[in-house]
Amino acid sequence: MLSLQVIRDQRQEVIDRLKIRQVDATELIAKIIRLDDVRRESQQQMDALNAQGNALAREIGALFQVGKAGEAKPLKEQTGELKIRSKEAEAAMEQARKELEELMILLPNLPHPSVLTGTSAEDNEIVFEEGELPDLGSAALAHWDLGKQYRIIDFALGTRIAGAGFPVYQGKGARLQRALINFFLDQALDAGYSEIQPPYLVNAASGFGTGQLPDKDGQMYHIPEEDLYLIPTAEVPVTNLYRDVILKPQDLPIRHVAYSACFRREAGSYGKDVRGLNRLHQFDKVEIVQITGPDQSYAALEEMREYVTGLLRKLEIPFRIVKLCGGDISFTAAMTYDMEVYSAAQKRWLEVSSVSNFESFQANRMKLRIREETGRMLPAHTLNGSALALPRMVAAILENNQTPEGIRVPDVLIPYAGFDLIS
RNA sequence: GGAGAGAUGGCCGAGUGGUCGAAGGCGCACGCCUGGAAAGUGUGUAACCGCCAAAAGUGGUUCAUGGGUUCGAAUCCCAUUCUCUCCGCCA
Repeated sequence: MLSLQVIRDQRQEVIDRLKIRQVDATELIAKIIRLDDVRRESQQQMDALNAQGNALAREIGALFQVGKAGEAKPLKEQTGELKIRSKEAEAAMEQARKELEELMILLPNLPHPSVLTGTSAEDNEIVFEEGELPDLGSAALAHWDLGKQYRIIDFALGTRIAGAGFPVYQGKGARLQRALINFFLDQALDAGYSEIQPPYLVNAASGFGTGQLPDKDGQMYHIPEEDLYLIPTAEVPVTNLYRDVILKPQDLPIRHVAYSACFRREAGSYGKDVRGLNRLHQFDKVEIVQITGPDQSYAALEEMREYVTGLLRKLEIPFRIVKLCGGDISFTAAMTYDMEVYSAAQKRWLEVSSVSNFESFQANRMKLRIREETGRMLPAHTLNGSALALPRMVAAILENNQTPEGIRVPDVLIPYAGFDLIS
């Protein structure tokens, strides 16, 4: 969430920046400031009453010490009244604080000034494109057909065991998955990321910290008995490693990589978007996460974008980079690049990575801060990106690399897979 | 799952009703000492929310969390969460 201080001090700037998202927050912000005023007023009342009460308690204590308990009686009577009024002020303060909190979490992150105003994916900006789009001719099979033909992905079997959206990878399909995971992890290690194996279930506080809760409540699987959520991405547990943490400048930047399975309910998805591997309830992903100081986060974002670009090049799949417009950027992000690969049989671009800078939006929710040498507290900035999500990458590899002899494994994966052809 | 013990500052640990945001130690910061370092030594060292233009200062809150008793709670009572030990079960 945004900090109250920023909202108060740079009110017009905040309103203007939210217009990039086509959000008019004028009224909401006015309400927020009004509630904050109420909260402060109530607190001042409560503080003054408590101060009086504390002073009286000290006097009474002093009287008891010198054995003049009798003289304490009239003082005691005064404290009752103070206590009641203090409770009232506290209740008013809590009420205002609660309402304030409810409004604060309605405000999305401020888009970076360079983000284009827009309403939907139509307005996104293609900032980079590389690779020849293969023309496979009409005989080309989509990955779901290839998966069946070579017996490497069985969707029907997954449906029987769990349901739609839970494919079973078999034989070389399973080994290709493992090869990709290990390749991605090794690449990240080489680039200076340290590896984390996170829990796959998280509590509500973690879900709130990274912004999945309460806004995207319905997108996560929830286990009511324990009140835990299955992670939709390793971003959630890995970023929350630093919830309620105060970092020192020398700790920065923090760079982590984590493989995890990811679980998403994907309620409301349908049609060609969910065909085959395009959208699943469970999938594998390697995620990179960075925590930086406020002045370094955009340099880190570009570095992460470059890093993911390098992965796509090594896998030899045509790709493009899309900078999301204000209308398409997520609630929590200030700037996002989507990385899309071209899946030649489906003839469509598939998003395999989303690299975002959240600035201090998540950090404010998580109470993640940096204490400078001078003692001053700064908000930390958090970033993350897929590096990469497997299923659509697998779809593109299968489709683009199909030959009459079989599916050619990209060179960089051969040492990991242990074979060079799926036939 | 059953029985018991516990939760205090960055860490260890004292504290069973007032003068306690909290002894002592470690760590850390700055100084002294030193040719330099170690040792020694001195001082300082929580967060959050207010007031103040800001600094200084100052009010309030916080000893797992939430409630209660009391003029006054780290300390007493209740609930919850978590940790540890033993037993059971188990990859």
